[in-house]
Amino acid sequence: MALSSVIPSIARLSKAAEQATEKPNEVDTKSRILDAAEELFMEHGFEATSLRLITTAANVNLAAVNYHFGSKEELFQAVLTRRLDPMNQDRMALLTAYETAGGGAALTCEKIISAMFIPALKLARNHDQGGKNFLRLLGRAYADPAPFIREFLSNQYAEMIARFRAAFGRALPHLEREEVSWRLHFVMGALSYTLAGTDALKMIAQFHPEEINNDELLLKRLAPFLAAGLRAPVQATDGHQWFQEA
Amino acid sequence: MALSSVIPSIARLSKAAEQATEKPNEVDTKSRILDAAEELFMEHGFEATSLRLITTAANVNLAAVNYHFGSKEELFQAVLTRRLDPMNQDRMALLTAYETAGGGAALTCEKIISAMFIPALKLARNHDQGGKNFLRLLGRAYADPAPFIREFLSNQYAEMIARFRAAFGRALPHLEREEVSWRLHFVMGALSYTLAGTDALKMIAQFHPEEINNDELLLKRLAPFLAAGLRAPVQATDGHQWFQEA
DNA sequence: GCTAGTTTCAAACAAGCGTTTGATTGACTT
DNA sequence: AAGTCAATCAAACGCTTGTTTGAAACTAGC
Repeated sequence: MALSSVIPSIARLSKAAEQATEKPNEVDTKSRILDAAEELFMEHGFEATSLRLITTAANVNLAAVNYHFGSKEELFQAVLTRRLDPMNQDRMALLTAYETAGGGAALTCEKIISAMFIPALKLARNHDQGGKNFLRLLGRAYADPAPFIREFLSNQYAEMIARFRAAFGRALPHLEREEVSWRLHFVMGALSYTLAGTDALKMIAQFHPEEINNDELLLKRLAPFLAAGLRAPVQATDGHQWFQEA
Repeated sequence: MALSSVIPSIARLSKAAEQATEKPNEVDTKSRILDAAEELFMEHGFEATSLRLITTAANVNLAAVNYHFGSKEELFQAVLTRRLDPMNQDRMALLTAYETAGGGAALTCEKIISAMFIPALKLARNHDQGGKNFLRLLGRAYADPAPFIREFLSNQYAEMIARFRAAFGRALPHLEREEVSWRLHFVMGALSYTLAGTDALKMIAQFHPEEINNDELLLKRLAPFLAAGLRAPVQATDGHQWFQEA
């Protein structure tokens, strides 16, 4: 399956030029596949979602996936790229905007966190139906050890992570670089777990069944928690201070 | 597949009595299956791991899984239960020990966190080879939306979560119950993401390639972060204070 | 209105899946 | 020594998987 993906059909190559003339009035096959795949991948995961399930839901022929995307793996990457790429672009643009607005002064942790999360929220809200589904799909992909997924995400995130690590480093000058990396890692963990898990949605439904626009509510809980964690005093390097007695 | 699982073979039922007379000198078929399944489920996930792969790695017959466990799903649950049940038991016992040692006084957040994490670390260290693999498997299971996994984990964790939520509530009396639930949720998120992801291992290898016993290092980074987050001041309920401008 | 090229389609492909079967083994009881 | 029963085994079951094929349908350009 991996071999065929690097040898796309001749039709696919010559079709690329034609692709520029889109027809926005009617949703084309490629988009219908992406929409259906996004929802089903989110619901069942990559392995458990069959192409027959996707193509049936999208009302397209089974062969359309391999024709338009080359393989199931490439379809999965296309599903992620479609929304992930603009989101990370937004994140970096927002961070830059904050930095220039501040006139060179170091940003607060809350400000940096908001630059990470606001584009994610915008994504979750704007798109008619795929939004929050996509974030859950993304959270799942984080935890997936499949090599092609990890490599893809690593490439997709590298630039953004580097930018935000530098920003956090400037906001927390008393922390060494390694500590900053760790705390950024924990931030990403709490975020992806919260966005991916079904538990967060259940909790919202439990406490605020009337809330529709619950993403802000979620962020309002999460941001102070993370900002306080980022500003925590560092632990001494050598002593087993508080978890020694088991 | 789900039907056959509730109708185990007659052999399996009558075998239960015989099971008491174990043979610890040689690893039996059931344990070999569990060990191989744990490692392969961790590496490829539930769906992508075939029974043929497991039974080949365990050097047992293909039919042995269905004979001893009933189905692939029941095998997965058995893999989780084998280590998860004792770990959660340990967590609650440790929390009780801390509480009685403190003589009724409210515990600190660090103390409660340590009661959650020390059993996890013990699990990662003690078992010869399966330890850290299992924690990664567990982290994956957290993010899996498969109903049988979510239901299983929910039941497995319900008692422990309730105990720790109560403990955190006592440690943070100024927080309302809902806020405590959220922050416990974030704590679990950062933990499971850190334990499950390959990134944490990569970071340890990058900064401390000589470290073998790297679990303490990880906890020493994570615990101050989480404790500070738990103690963070609450956000005002109504105002969009810091993330309004996008 | 024919032709060239893109897209769709039904059908089939080989391979792998979880599970079941029925025979065989081997250790124990009576 | 015969009988019992848990355990193992090779083989097959029916089914689904991702992918490929070649013809049909469609959409332009000349």
